[in-house]
Amino acid sequence: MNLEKHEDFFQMVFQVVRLIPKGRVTNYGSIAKYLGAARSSRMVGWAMNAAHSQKKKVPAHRVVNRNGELTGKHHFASPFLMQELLEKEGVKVVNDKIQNFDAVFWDPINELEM
DNA sequence: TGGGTGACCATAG
DNA sequence: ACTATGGCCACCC
Repeated sequence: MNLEKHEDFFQMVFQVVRLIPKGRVTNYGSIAKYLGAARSSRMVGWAMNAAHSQKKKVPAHRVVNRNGELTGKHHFASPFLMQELLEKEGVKVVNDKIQNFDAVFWDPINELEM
């Protein structure tokens, strides 16, 4: 079968992101690791770049980097949209960084059955 | 074939 | 807090 590998990967990433509870966040590396780490966390970010064009909405604002920084904010319709969406869910963001990151962090490896 | 880039990560200093 | 380095892997010249 000549399946488009990256499209499968995209869908897997999107599915995990959709499972992130409201008010919680995760990071790129954890998603990559949960999916088997065959592809690095860079590929997760690459997948997120295509998230906006999905028919089913993907809460991309709930995915940040390992430091809880909103490194992807410039890829949203507005650079402030990511922070606004997070704060609307009760996540505090100061200077592009999530506050109390440990408390809101959601790791698919721990929260989902494997 | 090879270099540059990227919504990343880990380690070192 | 910062930079530098190596790994990662797909994409685009």
